[in-house]
Amino acid sequence: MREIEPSWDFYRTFLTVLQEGSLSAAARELGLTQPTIGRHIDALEGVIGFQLFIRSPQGLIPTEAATDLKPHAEQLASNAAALLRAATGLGGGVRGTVRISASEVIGIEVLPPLLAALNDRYPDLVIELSLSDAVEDLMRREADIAVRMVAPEQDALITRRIGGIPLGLHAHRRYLDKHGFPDTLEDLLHHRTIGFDRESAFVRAIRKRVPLIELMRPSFRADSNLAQLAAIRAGSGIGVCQVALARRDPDIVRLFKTEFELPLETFVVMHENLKTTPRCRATFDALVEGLLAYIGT
Amino acid sequence: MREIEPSWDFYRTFLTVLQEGSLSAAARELGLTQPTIGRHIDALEGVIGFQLFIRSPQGLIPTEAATDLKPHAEQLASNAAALLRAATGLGGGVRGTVRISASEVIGIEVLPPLLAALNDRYPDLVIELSLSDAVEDLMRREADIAVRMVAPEQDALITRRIGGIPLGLHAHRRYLDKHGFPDTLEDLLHHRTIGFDRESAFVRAIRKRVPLIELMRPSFRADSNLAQLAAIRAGSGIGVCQVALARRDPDIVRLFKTEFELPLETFVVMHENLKTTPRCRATFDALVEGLLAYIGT
DNA sequence: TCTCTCTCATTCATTTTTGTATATCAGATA
DNA sequence: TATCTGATATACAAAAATGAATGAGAGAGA
Repeated sequence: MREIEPSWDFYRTFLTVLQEGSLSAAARELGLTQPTIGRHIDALEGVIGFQLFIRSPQGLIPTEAATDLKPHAEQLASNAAALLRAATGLGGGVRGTVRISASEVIGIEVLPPLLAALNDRYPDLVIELSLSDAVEDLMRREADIAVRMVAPEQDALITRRIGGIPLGLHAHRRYLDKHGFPDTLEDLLHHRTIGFDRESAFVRAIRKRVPLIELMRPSFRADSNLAQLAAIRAGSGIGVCQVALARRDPDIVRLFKTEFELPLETFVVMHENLKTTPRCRATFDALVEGLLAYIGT
Repeated sequence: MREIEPSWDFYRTFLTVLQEGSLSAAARELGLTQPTIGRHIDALEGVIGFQLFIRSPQGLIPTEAATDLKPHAEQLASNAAALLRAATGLGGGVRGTVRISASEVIGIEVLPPLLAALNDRYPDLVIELSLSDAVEDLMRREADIAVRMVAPEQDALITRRIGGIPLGLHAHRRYLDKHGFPDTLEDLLHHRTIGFDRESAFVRAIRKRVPLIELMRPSFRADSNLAQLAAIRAGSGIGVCQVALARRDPDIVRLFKTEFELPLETFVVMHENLKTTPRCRATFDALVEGLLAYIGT
């Protein structure tokens, strides 16, 4: 007895409906029509024997079954996208699409010039940049190359250690003019500081290094390092950011240069299977080279 | 501009052709016909702009492009299978299919009674057992649950340490009657021994523990632990196997009980997403319980 | 050499899938 | 209340994919 396997296209339709919330919206997204999408869902429900959505005049409400299957469908979509990227880059030469995952700060402040230079050099190279502080999983093919702040553990990944990007305490001159210069680290307790919203591995690392941080009550909180950087630039208070970025603005002052410096270990990581792919290889090398130069400054 | 994405079914067809080696064979496998399969491949080649196969009267010979894309397609198939497994097990209760990955020895000698009992208890549970000494990747959804001899490193996996399965040196009485009893470990150098064909992490671990092994020239080599066990049972010589398995046969004698004992660390591992799925939960618990009992004997 | 069997390619009828048009329902807004 | 906009469901026609049949080439074996 052979089970009849549903068309893989049904999975794509299913995921799109889940993402868009209605048959009509999914139809627009996929370039199909609403009746077709409806039939796909009907067929899929028929095969798996469960209702996936509750139809309503407002759209389709996913059942528990649908939410259970969602992560699988998402991974399927990631893989399909990765396959297509691999396909477009076939045939020698640096061409096709490469998808890079990086943190927001790195992606916004550091990578753009590097990637622009890369694009100048290889006009047929298309770069997708996925910014998130959540660690995107290279194993799941959500990206081809990642810039990471933690050493990856999987063996199937090839990793190049860049080194520590130095972080320092900074404030805008405008803030310091108004609130004074902290003379000692303890003075920070009476200053406006910029901190994290939630606990994270990165925050714990800072805490461990500088226990004083524990006592500080930040007057501005944001999980986004980018928002923190913006807050420093706007003169909201004293915060932690990359030394090299702060130096770009002559009005930003580094505080406690000797007492506080935290190196942020950085790695460029790529899936092993991609190392022979010209576009990935070129991008990987450019990122390594560019980030090394950035650290050197 | 929106790229036209090929049907995901084309990927399935592509992979099947790659696996089967011909359009006709793939058609039989998929329950379609040869012209259909041919059209799928034509369409896929059209979209990606590369020839995937060289047609010949003997079948289709994959081009480099095709072999480059193969791992992606395989992963896609794994994911689709995982989604389908998840779908069949929906709706509460222990039902549906669960896929277990284990080493050959564990899968053949240890798990069957456990799984039989599990199946007795849950008649609607279907178990797939994938035996390989290569570590199947749970992240790639090639299996739902794995019995492993190395601690996994990914955070997304939930792991239960079972403990060390004791390994010992054994020989069949028939062999010992013929070749005599080794009095010291050094005597092993003059005995027929059973060893590994290739180097592996496991072999290196043994070497480190018992450097003498280094000097031994096995007269029977096999990578398969199962084959080694069979060789011991057949009286081919002295080899390493699980103490508990050897004890089952009263004619197998354990040698150097005090001088040689190697605990084989064992873990049961499952993807975190599956922990709330009844069928996976029940299977996981049964494996943990059963293996703990096995170790206890 | 002939035949048998495997393969892929092509043609045409059939089946299936899809799209168009329309009906219906629910909510927001004038 | 009337209307407009979003949604799903359904009927029927159009388009597309599929299957059946056939042709042709390449080996294997008698």
